[in-house]
Order: sequence, then structure tokens, then C-alpha cells
Amino acid sequence: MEYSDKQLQIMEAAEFLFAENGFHGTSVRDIADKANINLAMVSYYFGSKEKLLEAIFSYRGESIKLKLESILQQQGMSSLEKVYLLVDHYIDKIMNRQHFHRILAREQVLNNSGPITDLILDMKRRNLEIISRLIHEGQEKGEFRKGIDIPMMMSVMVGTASNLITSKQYYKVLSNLEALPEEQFQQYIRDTLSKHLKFLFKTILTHEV
Amino acid sequence: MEYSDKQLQIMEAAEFLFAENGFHGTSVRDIADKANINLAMVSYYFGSKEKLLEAIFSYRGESIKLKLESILQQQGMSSLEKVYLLVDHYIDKIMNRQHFHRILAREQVLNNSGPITDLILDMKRRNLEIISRLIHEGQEKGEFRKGIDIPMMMSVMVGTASNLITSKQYYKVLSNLEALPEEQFQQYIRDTLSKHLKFLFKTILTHEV
Amino acid sequence: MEYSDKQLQIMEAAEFLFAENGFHGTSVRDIADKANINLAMVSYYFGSKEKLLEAIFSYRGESIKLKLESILQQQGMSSLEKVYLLVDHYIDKIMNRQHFHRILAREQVLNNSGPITDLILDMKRRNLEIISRLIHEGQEKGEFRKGIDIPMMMSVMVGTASNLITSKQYYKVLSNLEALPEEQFQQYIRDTLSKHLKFLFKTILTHEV
Amino acid sequence: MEYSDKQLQIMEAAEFLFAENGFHGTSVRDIADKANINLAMVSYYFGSKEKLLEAIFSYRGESIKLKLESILQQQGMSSLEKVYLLVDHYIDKIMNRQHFHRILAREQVLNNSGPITDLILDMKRRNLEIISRLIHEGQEKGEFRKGIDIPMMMSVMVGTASNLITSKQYYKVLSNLEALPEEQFQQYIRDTLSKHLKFLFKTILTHEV
DNA sequence: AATGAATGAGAATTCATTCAT
DNA sequence: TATGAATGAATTCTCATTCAT
Repeated sequence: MEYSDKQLQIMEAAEFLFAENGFHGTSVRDIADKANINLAMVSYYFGSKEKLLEAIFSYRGESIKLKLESILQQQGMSSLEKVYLLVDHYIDKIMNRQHFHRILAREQVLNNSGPITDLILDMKRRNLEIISRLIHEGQEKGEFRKGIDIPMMMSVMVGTASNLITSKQYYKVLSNLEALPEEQFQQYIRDTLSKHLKFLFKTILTHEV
Repeated sequence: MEYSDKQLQIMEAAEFLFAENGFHGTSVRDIADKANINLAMVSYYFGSKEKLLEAIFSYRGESIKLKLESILQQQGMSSLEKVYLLVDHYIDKIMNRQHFHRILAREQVLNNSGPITDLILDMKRRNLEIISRLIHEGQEKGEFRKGIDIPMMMSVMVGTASNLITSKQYYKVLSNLEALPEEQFQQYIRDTLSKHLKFLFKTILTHEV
Repeated sequence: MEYSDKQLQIMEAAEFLFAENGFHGTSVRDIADKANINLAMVSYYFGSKEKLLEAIFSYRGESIKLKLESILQQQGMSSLEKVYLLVDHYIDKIMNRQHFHRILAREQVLNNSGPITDLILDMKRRNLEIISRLIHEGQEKGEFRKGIDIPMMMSVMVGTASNLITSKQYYKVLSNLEALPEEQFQQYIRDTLSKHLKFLFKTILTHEV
Repeated sequence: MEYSDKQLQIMEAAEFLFAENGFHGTSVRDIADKANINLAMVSYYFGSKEKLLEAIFSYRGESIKLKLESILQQQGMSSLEKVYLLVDHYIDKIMNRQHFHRILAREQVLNNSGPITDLILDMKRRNLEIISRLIHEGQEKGEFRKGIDIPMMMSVMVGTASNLITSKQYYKVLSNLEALPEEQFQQYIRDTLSKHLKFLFKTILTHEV
């Protein structure tokens, strides 16, 4: 699915506002104002507000998928190194697409069924599959122990990262980092999160739980 | 603040619906229908839909606070055992109040300021303080290593648990547990989560990151 | 019709609020709050909000009527002096019952029919009758000229006085009297109004229009 | 500020209803019904019911202002003749815009502050200024006496005219003019009012009070 | 006599969407 | 392709009144 410039313009405005105020907390008028387009364009291009959200999910989901594929192909790396790469890649994604990941965090809370729930499930399934292959590779090489609960491991990674991103305003206060400029704070989070997740994964993968 | 039966009835209906469909996704009419009360009662008792949400937050937040206080007082336990107790206590809370924690997970995503953001910050601050005391106690006794990033530790616990709760529908599918009856599945999650978090905490607290 | 203390308490609160914010701009709850009584008492005592307004009209109207009767009986006064007395009496009434007269001024604007319109008409009719007798007395004595438009004369008196009362906030600003304390300002208005109306009436009554 | 046909259509309907039933006594639905437009159009065009009232005030206020300016410029007239012209002009205005003037009469009773009170004050200030210039011109030419209370004079004019307009239903009854067709009655009021106000003004301006 | 709780109707406003151009 | 106007449904909230006690 290709999107025109105008469509992307709308999607980006919507992504920001959905992240900021929630789906229902954002009106089509808000989106039109922010995207500097006519109110009717949202229906015109996407059919409805709901379909716009779906478009955002499928667009961002797509771009996440593509890059993950290549990690496994890397040669001359231990499985643990690949896991580390994956962690950094994931952190990168989530930091660069904070708006989207905040929407994701909100929407997955809902017990809806529908296209979006399906898209989220797809996304998770895809990630699970890639990580599974990686873990199994490591297990076969004897690097990792047996009996790893991979979905739980994903929850540790996704949950911790999400929590940090979505509650970074609180984290900043609680860690007394309010003086730090925004950019340095982002870098600080990135580094700290990376270090911690790698440590946790190494532990999970190589020690008995 | 004391609430009458009627008020609690409204709050529980609202809690469920807010968790299910989000704050903006839930209308006052929905709440009135579910709580089997007259539409105007919500305004009558709480002033507004927003204030109703605040009441839920302050009510649930209060009940969380009270129980946490007692853990530290336990005698004849190592600090690590206390941390384990805290983990189980936290899992208990989050499992028993899944509706509320799903609301919490949603709302903390928003960049709002206002009474609710303040209540969340308070809640986090309170938790941080208790955990901090626990960790410091362990550090002084030499049980735990120095230089622990406590807010990050909280993010691991809260994030992982939240993620598991909010995405348990996905977890069930991805772990091929669809055959398991709901109650057993809940118990399974509880146990697995407990085991993992304890393992992670032990690692974080006693090994170098 | 006799009113209990509680009823008078309600009527006074309502009178003030109706004058301040209009009938529709005042809620029964506002009245109950101001009168420090239970919300249900208004319906209980008066039947409805509308009937409360009627009660105020009939009560105040009654008290206005009673005093007017005596003026005509005065002995040893010229008709003009009696008119002067009437003017001062009217100004007294309107100044002492400013709340009520502001309601009156508002309500007479409406094209309603109903008990209140009838009460206003009664009030005006009564006033007209008294003034008419006074004027005719003066005409018979040769003090006043013939062919006086008495309703118009009343409009001059009532209109000018009402306008001054209801727009005194504007009058204060426009006359640069903002420094004057409220009490002195009231006295100033009273005196100036009295002087002017007497002059106008003397002119109307004794010169050709 | 320019208004579209649709906007004027709404404003006229609202003006009539506000005059008839008061601001709070008129619902947006009433306005929409009378103006034959969709209920949402009021918010769409004016933002709110309150802003609609403001629009009416500023629109009518504007039209009043413009015409007044020209009177002073008249050449070859005595100051008294100009005052007479002003009186007739004012009566014209108030007779042609009875709806608006009834709203004005109602609203100025309220002790509110806010945009509308400000607009009324502006209107009054503007009128005062023009009349003042006229009076001072007459005083300098020796036509008028010194020490005239101009705001009081305005109260006589505005109050008498307002009272007559707003209570013309009563006036009709009290003057036994019920048989007169509406149009002739309007003309009768106009003439009588003009004659009286001119007489009163002449008296006020040339005799001692 | 008095009241706190409750109610149904109606208020103003906002919403996502559609339509005529 | 693009838009300003328009719409009907739904929103939250307030209202005057009534009812059970």
C-alpha cells in the first residue's frame, strides 16, 4: 500500500495526536487543523477516522517488519550478540517512533476485536517468530539454555521499554533528571534501557530461571 | 473519602468500561446502563465524568497504598525475601484489579497534566519510596550491590506485569494456551510472572548490570 | 395571603437572584443555596419556581399598593404638592425595593400572558387610577392644565426611574462618580431623580406640551 | 464584521426570540426552528448561544452608531432643532428595532460583567458623547442654560421611550386604544412620544430645573 | 414539616460524516 | 481533486420536580 504525500501528512498529524490525547480524545477537526488540510479530506482519503488509525498501524507495522528480517542473516556473530543487536534495534524503533508506540501501548489495552487487534497480533506474532528463530539458533549452538519462555521474554523487553517510554515524564521526575535537556535525557534513557535489557536477556538466556 | 454503595456501584461499572473501551470511548450513558442507575446520577454523585475517573483513581490508589506499608515491617526476613513478598503482593494487586491497572496503563500514556497525572505520579512516588527503603536496607546489610537504578527496576516490574496483563489475550494465543480454562490461565500467568520477576530482581540486585 | 418566615426567606433570596441573573438564569438550586434551605422546599412551599415568582409579585405588589392609598387623603396640600409627595414616595419605593423593580423591569419586557402579566397590569392600573384622581383633582381646582396624557406621564416617571436604577452601574461611570461611596451614590441618585421628576411634572402639569 | 445571509437569518430569529422570551428563556432549538436551519448551525456560525447574542449586540450597535454621527454636521439649524432631530432619530431607531431594544432593556438590568455589559457601556458612552457635544454647542451659543445633567437627560429619553415600547401592551389598554389597528397605534406612540420628549427637552435645556 | 435521593426531560455543544459544487 | 457548508446523532451536564421516608 502506497500513500501520497498528503496522506502521509494526515497520518503523521493523526499519529501525534492519537499518541498525545488518545484515539477518542482526538477529533477529526484536530487532525485536519494540525495537518493543515480540509476537514473532509480525512473521510475522503481514508474513509473514516477508524480506517485512518488502521492505516497508521499497517504503515508503521510494515516499516517495523522490514528491518527485523536482516538481523538473523548477520554472519560471524554469536547468538547473544544478535540478541543484543535486536535489543538495540528494538529500542531504536521504539525511540524513533515514540508516538506510534504510545498508540500501540494504549490500543493493546483494549479488549476489542477488529482489524487493529488483528494487526497488533500479527505484529507480535512476527516479532515472536523472529526472536524464536534467534533463540533456537542459540540453543542449538549451546549458547542458550533450554526451556526459555519466549513470549515472557518479549513481555520483559516490550513491557519495560513501553513503560519507560510512556512514563518517561514520571521517570524524569523520579530520577531527579529534570535539569537534563530533552535530547540528553532521551540518550540517557536509550543507554540505560539498552544496558539493562541486555543484562536481563543474558541472564535469562544463560542462567536458570 | 467514603463512598456509598451506590457510588461504588457506579465506580465499578465505570472502571470496567474505562478499562474495556477507554475513558473517551465510554459514555456516561454506558456507565449508567451498566450500573443500572439513572443517567443523571453520575453528575449527581461525582460532578462529572472526569471527576468520576479521579474518584476511581484516588479510591484504588488509596487501597494500594495501605497494604504496601506493612511489608517493610516484617521481621525475620532477608531483604531479598521481602522483595519477593513485594513482587507477589504487586502481582496480586495487579491481577485482582486488572480493570484498574488497564486504565492506569492507558492513562499514563497521555501527556496530560491535571489531577490524574498528579495521582499517578503520587502513586509512583509512593511505590518508589517504599521500594527504595527496601533496597537500601538490603544494601546496608550487604545483601544487595550498590548503584541500583531503582526507577528502572520498577519499570521492569511494572512494565512486564502491565504488558502481560494488557496483552494476555495475545499471550494466550502466542503461547498456545488457548485450551486452558480462564481461571487456570490466570493462575499460570501469576506463577510464571512471579517466578520470572523474582529471578530478574535477584539478578539485578545481586549481580552487576 | 400570609407567608411564613421560611417562605419570606426563600422569597427574598429568589428576589435577589432573579434581579441579578434573571428568572431563567437562576436555578432552584441557587435559590435553595442562598436561602439556606433544602432544595425541595421551593416546590414544597410554592408549588413551582414560576409560582414562587408570582408570590414575589403579589407580595411586593401588595405592599406597594397599601401605602399609595393614603396620599390622596392628605389635607391642606396643593395638588402639586401631592404630586411631589407621590414622586418621592415612588422613588422611595423603587430605591428600597430595587431588586424587585429590576425584576419588574425585566419581566414587563416579555410578551407573555399569564398571571404575572396580569399582576403587572393590575399594578399599573392601580397606579394609574390613583394618579388620575390626583390629576383630575388638580384640574378641577384649576391648578393643572387640561388634556394631560397620564399614561405617558407615568412612563416618564417609571421609565426614567427604572432606567436610572437598572443602569446605575453605567450612570456611575458616565457621571464620573466612581469615587463616591455606595451609600452616598444612592442618596445622590435619589435627590437628583426627585428634583428632575418634580421639575418635569410641574412643567407637564402646568405648561402646554 | 460582515455576516452572511444565513448568519443574518439566524441573528434575526434569535433577536426576535430573545426579545420575546429572554436569553435564557430561548433555546438554541427554538432559534433553529424559527430560522429554519439545522440545530448545529448556531454553534457552527457563532460558536455558542452567548456569542450569538454578542454578535447581535455588536451588529445592531454598529448600525446605531453610524447614523448618529451625521446629525451634528447639519448646517443652518439651531441647537434645539438638532436636539429635536436627535430625539426623532432615536425614536425611529427604537421603533424600528424594537426587538433589539427590548433585549437591550432586559440585559442592562443584569449586574453581569462580560462582553455584553461592555458593549452596552460603549453604546451609552458613544451616545453620551454625541449628545454632550450637541448640548455644549447650544450652551456656547447661549441657547441652552448651564449645568445640565446630561446622563440624567439621557435617562429621561431612553427610560421613557423604553418604558413605552416595552410596556406598550399595557399602554394600549390603559389609554383605551385597544380598537386602534397596530400600525396606527405604532404611529400614535411615535408621535406622542416625540412631542413629549421634545417638550421635556426644551424645558430641561432652557429653563432652570 | 422536612429532606436526601432520584428521575426524566431538556439544555448546549461537538462529533464524524456527507453533499453539492 | 478538493472544499465549505451542512447534518443528524450523540455527547455531557443541568434542570425543576417528585418521591420515600
